[in-house]
Amino acid sequence: MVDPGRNSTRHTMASQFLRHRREKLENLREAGILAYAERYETSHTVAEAMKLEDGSKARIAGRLMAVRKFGKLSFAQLRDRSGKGQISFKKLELSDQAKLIQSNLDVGDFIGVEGTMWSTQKGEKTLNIESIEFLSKSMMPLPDKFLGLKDQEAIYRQRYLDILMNDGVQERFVMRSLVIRTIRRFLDDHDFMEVETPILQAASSGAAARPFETEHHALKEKLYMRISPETYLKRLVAGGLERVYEIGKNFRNEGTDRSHLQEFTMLEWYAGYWDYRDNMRFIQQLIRNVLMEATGSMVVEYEGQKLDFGAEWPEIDYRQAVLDDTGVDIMAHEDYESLAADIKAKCPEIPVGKAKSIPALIDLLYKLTLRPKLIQPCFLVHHPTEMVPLARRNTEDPRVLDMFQVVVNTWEIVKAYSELVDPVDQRERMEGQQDLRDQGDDETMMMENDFIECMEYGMPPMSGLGLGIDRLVALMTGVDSLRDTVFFPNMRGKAPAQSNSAPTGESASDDADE
RNA sequence: GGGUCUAUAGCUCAGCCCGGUAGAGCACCGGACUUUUAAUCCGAUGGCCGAAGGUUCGAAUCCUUCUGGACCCA
Repeated sequence: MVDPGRNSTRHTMASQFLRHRREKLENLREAGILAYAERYETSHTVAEAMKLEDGSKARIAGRLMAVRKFGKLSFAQLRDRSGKGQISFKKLELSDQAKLIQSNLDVGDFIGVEGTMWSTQKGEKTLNIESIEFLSKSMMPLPDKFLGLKDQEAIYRQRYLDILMNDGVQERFVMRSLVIRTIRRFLDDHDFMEVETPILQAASSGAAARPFETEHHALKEKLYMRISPETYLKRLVAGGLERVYEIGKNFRNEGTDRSHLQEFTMLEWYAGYWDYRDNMRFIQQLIRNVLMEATGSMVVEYEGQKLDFGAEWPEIDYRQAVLDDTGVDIMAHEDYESLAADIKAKCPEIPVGKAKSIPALIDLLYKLTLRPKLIQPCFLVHHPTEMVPLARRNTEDPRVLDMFQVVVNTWEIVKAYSELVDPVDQRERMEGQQDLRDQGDDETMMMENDFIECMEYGMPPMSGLGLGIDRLVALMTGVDSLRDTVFFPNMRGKAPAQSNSAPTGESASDDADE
């Protein structure tokens, strides 16, 4: 849709910036200087250079973040991945070409510089420029250097500006990367093998959640984006790999709030011959290891609370804790109506009608009563059998599962259990899921005959575990929304109306993708 | 799905209650300045006030709808 009034916007500020910067580009071109260079060889990062003795030579490259001019002497700030550092231009010592480059520089441009370190009167290490190369031109002004970027929408949609301008953002994402790297190293050191399994699946299972649906055009088949890699990882254990893990995206088609992402990163592993008790010990070691490696402490401060991962993690029995908390014995009821009536009587504030099946009802009760009280790291154990169709029943009490969750700050960051490997039981439990779906529960697992067939060939006893990376990172970095732990959280609709005329001449026709 | 808040210059914000046609700081442009660091000083430029309708002589301001975003509730 072409706006006939578009031409009148030629005089907006944005185009004024563009005009000035195009002129500078032209000035550079006339002097035979490439505005977009091929490469630049550095001798140091900015941070390294700023530690050198006065008189040392250095070549550094980065983005110009601020300029302070004093006629014949100018200071500027250069930023690279290692940090920011000061450089100086002494006009009387510069070549004609260097002067020309300097006079056509804007904040936001990329340059490579070579010079000698010195210290200012205030003692700040500074690289005095002897030669300069223009590396890349910026056509739009950066956000306010002091106030940064505050607009929440811009922070998510233009994350590059957030990382560049706002304090602590780069550090937060570095922390995320470090957490993942530490996890990989820990698992690799314990003889686990990293694997990849399908994201596009014919049936959706492994968790209680609604999947995203998609379609394979050539095969004319409906496919689902995985909600969990669980059944595929178990097939690999059946194949003899015994210890496998995967770190990857899962997709769940649910509402967005501060503690849910539709697209989130999950760690899952499976270990043959382990049970859930083995996993309880192992995950505790792993999380403590990650905390020590990434933060140097086992205590995490989150919204004013100290969460102590170094202390003992108490074991909380699911049924008993809900009973103590609400007076409702979730296992004393045979049918939905009876349980619903009991909950209604004892906890009138629970919107019972929202849950359409027994497990959904139990889950709702737990989420609204017990879970908000679980702050310090703990193991929640022995969930009722109906809750997870893929978990092994407890041998002494088959009404509960050999299962645990790690709950911290009311967030379930880990879920794990001894796996069900009995194909007869597995088939019955998956059929049970179909019944729940018929009752209107849309967060159920689908029948996977391939998976049951695999189980019929035989699976060793095993235990698997899932850990929500985004939640762990949120706790460790003190952010209150999972959207702050991923670079590009899912946003609705088209890109914001930015500058009217894109400097590169790109059309608006590239907004169809997501 | 329901409620509250929000959208004004490239960025950060005022103006809105009580309608009279747009303001500041930073950035940008011109000038001065060899130790600055949110540099400073002087001067100039810059807005279809998220979109569409309505009320009015007149709308950034009041009303309706829509779109994006944030938070709370289910």
